This record gives sequence, structure tokens and C-alpha cells, in this order.
Amino acid sequence: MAVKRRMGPEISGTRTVLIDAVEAVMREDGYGALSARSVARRAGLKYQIVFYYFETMDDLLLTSYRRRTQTVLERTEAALHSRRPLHAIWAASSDPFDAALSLEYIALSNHNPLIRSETIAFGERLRRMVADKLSRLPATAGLDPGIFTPIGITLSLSLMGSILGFETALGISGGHRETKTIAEWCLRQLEPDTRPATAKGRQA
Amino acid sequence: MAVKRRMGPEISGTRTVLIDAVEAVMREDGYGALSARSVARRAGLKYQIVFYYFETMDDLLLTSYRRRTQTVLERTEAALHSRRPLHAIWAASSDPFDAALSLEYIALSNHNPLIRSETIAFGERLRRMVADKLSRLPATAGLDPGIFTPIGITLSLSLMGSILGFETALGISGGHRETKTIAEWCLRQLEPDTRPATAKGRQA
DNA sequence: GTCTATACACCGATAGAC
DNA sequence: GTCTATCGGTGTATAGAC
Repeated sequence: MAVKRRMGPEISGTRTVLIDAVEAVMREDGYGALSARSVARRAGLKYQIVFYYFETMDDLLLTSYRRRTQTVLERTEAALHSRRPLHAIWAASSDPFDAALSLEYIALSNHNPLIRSETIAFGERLRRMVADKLSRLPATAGLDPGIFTPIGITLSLSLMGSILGFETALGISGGHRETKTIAEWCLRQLEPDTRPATAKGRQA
Repeated sequence: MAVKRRMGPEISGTRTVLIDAVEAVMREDGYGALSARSVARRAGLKYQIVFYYFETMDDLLLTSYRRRTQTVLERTEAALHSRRPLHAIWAASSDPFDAALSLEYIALSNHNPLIRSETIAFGERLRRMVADKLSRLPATAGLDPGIFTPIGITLSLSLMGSILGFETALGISGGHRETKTIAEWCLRQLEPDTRPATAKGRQA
């Protein structure tokens, strides 16, 4: 299974630099522009070095994607443990910088079998995690729990947020203000700010 | 501006076949797999014929995209004129077959300047159209019109629907049932079925 | 650890034969 | 209207020099 040629170590600065370069190329030029040459160029190295650290381009891509999903997993976990989980998840999913990369990987999943199976497995795992940790919502708004389940609400908000974020990165803004207004209203209803208001003008 | 070499007519069966092939390749293998060779192969022709009908690959791609946006525009217009516009828009946006192609074009916009400007212009135009035609919602649920604007509601639903559709095409289903439950509840509240119920068991 | 050299397939695009 | 032939550039991947 393993390749015959000489390979570099699993832990290496250059290896990390190459993975960083994959993300940079994905963000700026999309997955279609991704190649050993484009990645190495971005890292300031000759393209053959890619094959010293990674068996194939798919290997590099999958490694990069796994680092990415790990980051998302950790951020989601942190958001679920924060004071207002839904607010935190909304903020994270609608961030334009991250949304662009996420959508690129999602689109890539559509025709790369390795990335697709990883996306499916990761997506299901992430949602199970959310469903477990957020098994009960603060029923502040008196919502029907048969309709408004924690996973349904969380997913609705993060799906909306992620496209809004991507569109912002792209340069589309029509209807965003109105959509955010609705989302933020829902967030306020579901997670009212219970913290005592900070006296204005007294910040250090 | 125009190219020097001999070019085919604007109206031609082969031209249409090539545009159909672009959509097929985009759907099945993604925009990264799109090339004159892959498109022609799909159409059962030699790849050089592409450059007889289209000046460049970008020209072919943009032409295909414009046919696509035109279709979406017409469907949206039809949905807005239907008995329950929001229900119709939800159904259209969450269709997996269409959602996959749409997302592919959106992702492509991220790194192809021509497609990007087309996407931005089309997105804004579509939303203006929705905002104009749907300037008032049936205020059945007693919602605050300062929060729940027609464009905000429509966009929220179509954003959710389009990713659900794409994920379905991809093979992810976690949380979908719960999310659809919420969306459909909202749709029922906003657009209750006023048509007299059909007697069951009497269908032709 | 990174480089040069090399292999072969595919890319967009053009010119000209039929 | 569609084909063959051809171009330089880029794609993944390997072998071996330094």
C-alpha cells in the first residue's frame, strides 16, 4: 500500500507549512486551483517536495481536511460549553473567513470520494455531538418541544449563518440585514442575556 | 476583442449539446473536472469543436451559467405567482438535483472572476425581485413586521433549503428531519392551507 | 531536506484538411 | 461542421544528485 520512494517524517515544520498552503490556496483560488505546484509555490518551495512529505495529492488534501475538521470540532465543543451556545455557534458559522473555506471543502466533497466520506462521517459526528450536549433548550419562549428540537434549531441557524458568511466573502449582501435581524431575534428569544448590564463608560 | 479563427453560429444544436454537457460534468464531477476535453467527451465529439462554438472555455462556462440563472429566475418568478409562494420557494430550493449544481456554481464563483461577478449581479437581482413581488406577507401569525420581513423570511428558508438539498445529494442526513420539521411548521404558520380539503380515497 | 531531471497525461488554443 | 495535427504549459509522480 505504502509508496516505494523515500518519504519525510510525520512531524516536520515544512509539512505544516504545506498544509497551511493548502488552506491558503483553497480560500483564495478554490479547490480547482489546488495542485502540488500551486501549494509549493505558495510555500516558497519546489513542487516535488510535496511528494516527499505526502504519498499522493489526495493524501495531502485529506490530511489538510482532517486538521480543518478537528479545528471545527474543537470550536464547536467550546461554543457548546459557552454561556450562550446558540449565540456562539451562530457567530462561528457566519464568520466569512471560515465559511469560504468550509463551503469549498463541501463542494469538493461532491466529486472527491475521499473527501466525501470524510465530510459525511464528520457531519454526522458533529451533529450527534451537538444533539447530545444540547439535549435540552431553555424553554424561555414556550415553544412546542415537538417542533423546536435543539438539533433542529442549531442546524437551522448554522446553515443560515454559513451561507451568509460565504456570500459576504463573495460580495453578495442583498437581504443579509433582514435575515440577520430574524436570526438575532430568534437568538435573543432562545438565549436571553441574563448577565447584569455593564455600566457604560467604565471599561478599563 | 473577438477571436481571429473561424467560429460557428450562435444558434446551433451542437452548441446546446455542449452546454448540456457542461451541466452534466458539473453535476457529476464538479467544476474542477470541467475542461474542453471532458465536455466534448460527454457530448460524444472531439474537444476542438468546443473552440469552434465558443471563443474560450470561460465563454462556454459563462454561457452555460447564464442559461442556468435564467432558468432559476423563471422558476422563482413562477413560485412567486403560485398559491403559496413560500412553500414553492422552499420546495424549489431544497431539491437535491438542483442544489448540487447551484452549490457547484457558487463555489466556482469563489475563484472565477467572470462567474463571480455574474453570481453577485444575479443574486442581487433575484432578491430584489423577491422583495418587490412579496412586499407584504399574510400577517396570519401576528409577527412583528419590523423583524419578520418578506425578504428575510424568504432568504432564511431558501438558504436552509438549499444546503439541506445539497447535503441530501451528498449523503448527509443528520438533523435534516428536525430542521425540516421547523421549516414546515413556519411555512404552515405563514401560509396556511386555505384550500378546501380533498375527500380522501376519492382520487382518480 | 531540498533540489534537478525526467516521464507521461491532460490542459487551452490555433491552423488547416476534408 | 467536424476532423487531424500541433503548440507550450501544467498536472501527478518518481529517481537520483547534493
